[in-house]
Amino acid sequence: AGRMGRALEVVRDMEAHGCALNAHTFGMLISGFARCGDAPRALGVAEDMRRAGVREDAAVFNCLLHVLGSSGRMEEAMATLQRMRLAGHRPTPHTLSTLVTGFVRNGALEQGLRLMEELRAEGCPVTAAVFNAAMHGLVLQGQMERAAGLLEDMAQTGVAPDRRSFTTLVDGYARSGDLEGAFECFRRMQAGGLEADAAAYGALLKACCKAGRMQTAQAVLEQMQAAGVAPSLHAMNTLVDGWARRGDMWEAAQLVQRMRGAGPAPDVRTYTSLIIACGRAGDMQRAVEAFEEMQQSGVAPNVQSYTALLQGWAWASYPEKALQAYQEMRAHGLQPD
RNA sequence: AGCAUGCUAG
Repeated sequence: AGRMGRALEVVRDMEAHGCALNAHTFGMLISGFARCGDAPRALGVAEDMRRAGVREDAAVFNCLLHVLGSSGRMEEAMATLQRMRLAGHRPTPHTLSTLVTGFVRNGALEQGLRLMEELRAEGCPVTAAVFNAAMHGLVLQGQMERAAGLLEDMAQTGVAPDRRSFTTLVDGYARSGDLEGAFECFRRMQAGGLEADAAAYGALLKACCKAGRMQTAQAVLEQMQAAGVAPSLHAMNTLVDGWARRGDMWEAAQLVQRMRGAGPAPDVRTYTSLIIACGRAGDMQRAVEAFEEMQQSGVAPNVQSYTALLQGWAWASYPEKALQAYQEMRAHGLQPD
């Protein structure tokens, strides 16, 4: 994020020394801004590029599609796809997965799926990533049958599913509370010779937590470590939150202690889940301790953590304490959403 | 490869 300014300096330096900027260079800048969520500047760089008389290549077009899709501008994205074709570039798998994801994020999954079929029919190469984007969209809609159908489709068309394909589906089963389905899918991934990474384990942990099977979740954590996969912050947060939702403040606190000792270091989400756990257990004393521990370890509270504290107090029938938490939040310049 | 797809809190 903070490095984009430096990147721009380097590019200005290049220009000053008479280096011609090419599509490659502009592409790096555009995707850099895109990743910071700075669409206006990403598009600004694209404009500079055109003014400099540099032609967009396929990767630059794909970056533009990403920027447009991330800012809800799918009509412009489709117009850009047309421009891309007119410039003589066939859509690539990056193009397609980017557009499908754009449609998914903008609540137009079916349009994305239609586009995928159209481009497939015209011979656009389709990779696992394209299917993954589509499966993710279906998973978000709870359409597991169709998502699983796409996995079959991959097999039939000779596209090998990758780890993300399976992780996406495991997450889908997790969301639908289907622990059996999640495990079966996870094992299918392993049977296919794909090694689970932290995200794959994370999705499986989510399935356990969602199903309320916390002992199973702990066992999965141990399997993950035995397999040499370092528990990610993501995965640990899933577990802490799983205990929190069960109202088991003690187990949640235990995990957080372990994280403080052996890592990964707890972050604001970890502590927020712990605060919720304490609140649900009716122990506001511990909730406040958790909140203070967070601050003492240099983790800045955000709106979510204050809200968790506030709700705990409200739930415990201490409106004046809730109000105090609210005022403290405002004093820190945070606005409730 | 300068570009795309998966798991976490109120």
